[in-house]
Amino acid sequence: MVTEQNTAAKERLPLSKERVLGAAVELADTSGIEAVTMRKLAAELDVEAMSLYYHVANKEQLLDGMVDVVIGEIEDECDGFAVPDDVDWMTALRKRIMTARGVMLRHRWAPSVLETRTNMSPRMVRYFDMVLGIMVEGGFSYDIGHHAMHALGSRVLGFNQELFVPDTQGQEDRNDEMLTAMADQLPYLMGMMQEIVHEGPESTLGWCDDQTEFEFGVDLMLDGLERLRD
Amino acid sequence: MVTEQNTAAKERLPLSKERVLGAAVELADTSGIEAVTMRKLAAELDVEAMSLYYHVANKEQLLDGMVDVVIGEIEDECDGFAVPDDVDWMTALRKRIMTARGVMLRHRWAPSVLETRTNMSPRMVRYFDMVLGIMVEGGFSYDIGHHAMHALGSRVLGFNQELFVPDTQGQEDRNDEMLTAMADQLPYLMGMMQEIVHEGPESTLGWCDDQTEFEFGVDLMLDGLERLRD
DNA sequence: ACCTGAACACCGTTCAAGT
DNA sequence: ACCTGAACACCGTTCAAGT
Repeated sequence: MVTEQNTAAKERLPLSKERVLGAAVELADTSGIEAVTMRKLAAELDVEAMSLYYHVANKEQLLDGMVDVVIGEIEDECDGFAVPDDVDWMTALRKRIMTARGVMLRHRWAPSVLETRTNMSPRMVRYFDMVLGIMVEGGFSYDIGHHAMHALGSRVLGFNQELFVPDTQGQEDRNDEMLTAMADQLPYLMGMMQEIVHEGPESTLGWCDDQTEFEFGVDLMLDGLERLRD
Repeated sequence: MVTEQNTAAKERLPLSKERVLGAAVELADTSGIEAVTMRKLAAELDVEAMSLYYHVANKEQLLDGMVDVVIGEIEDECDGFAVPDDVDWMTALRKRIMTARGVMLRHRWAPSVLETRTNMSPRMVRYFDMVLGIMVEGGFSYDIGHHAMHALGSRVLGFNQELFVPDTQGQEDRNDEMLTAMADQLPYLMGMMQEIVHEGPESTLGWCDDQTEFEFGVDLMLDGLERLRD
């Protein structure tokens, strides 16, 4: 069973669209999306930047492919995009959403890239078809189902583009400084902080638990939709 | 009353942070955010690119300033960020949200830039303080008010980052092509299109009325929140 | 069929220098 | 105090050329 691939091991297995996309996803995961330039990605693959253009038309298409890889992971974890018929619509949809969220948390760059796409991949369209299917089979009219998908927005894909998530500690500190300086002009935010913060010296935004807030928003929508069913 | 400024008219009134930001907003409005480069912005102001760095530290700070200008417009149209005491919380909040939306529609680049900010301006913090204030004075606990702001997300600022808004007709056509090719794999989307589309030969995504969808989502959240009050 | 070298047009930004 | 010229490091991308 000693195959050519085994002996050749490291020796330049040829590039392919799949390898390019896989390397791009990995690079984004480990070094952030801003590290995904054609040059750096090529270097990661031990190849010249221009070689990539043989496998992807341009950078936009590279990004398209990267999000498709992510959607593929969701499909895998859902065991395909079939509409389940053994549970009520809300549990079914909630489960898909949380599965998608798990995948997005592994690829923190994906939400922002997704939002810049102008066309969806076939795989993604099938995801949306499934979501709509869950609702329609659950008793919703096409009309409400349609509104519902717009209302859920990015939440059906497991993320909620939070405004102002400070990624650096420096930013958080500067925000804290500003808040205390403006304290008298911010009566309600100050009141909220005093009432809610109690578990020690966490930073201003530290007490927002992502998962809790996400689920609160999803449930608010799902409960609201339930009341519009039939 | 013929002042020096009048006579000098066009003649190189000196740059200032305000002029730089104003020109940047105008450039983004008319030519899109991708046209806002330091070089092109400078050209618009009849100046060299490097002169801009005397008034803004770098491009990030320029973008910060641009969104602050937009928030300033919201503040103007709201007649300040005071918490009204003459109407119920829902009408008050809904009114602010729709005002913000009107401003965002004039500056279509603003949502995407807003989402990339890592720190908020004082003016923006005051906007959020007002939103929270409306809810707290309306009978919400700080805890629910806090969840509510996360749940509303970008909607409090009048926009809803729609996934996949195709901006070019070419993209829409390509999407249509793909949809018809995949028709058998998309039973629910096809069913929806047949039931909903009836007003002529509009494109696949043409029947989504932005304003209707936005209001549906806002009302779904506000109604849901009302049931959590007290 | 697959990869590359050299080059182009365009970024943001620094720094020393001009008035 | 305000503006600039020249330069640097970095992009995405084209095109003709190599194997």
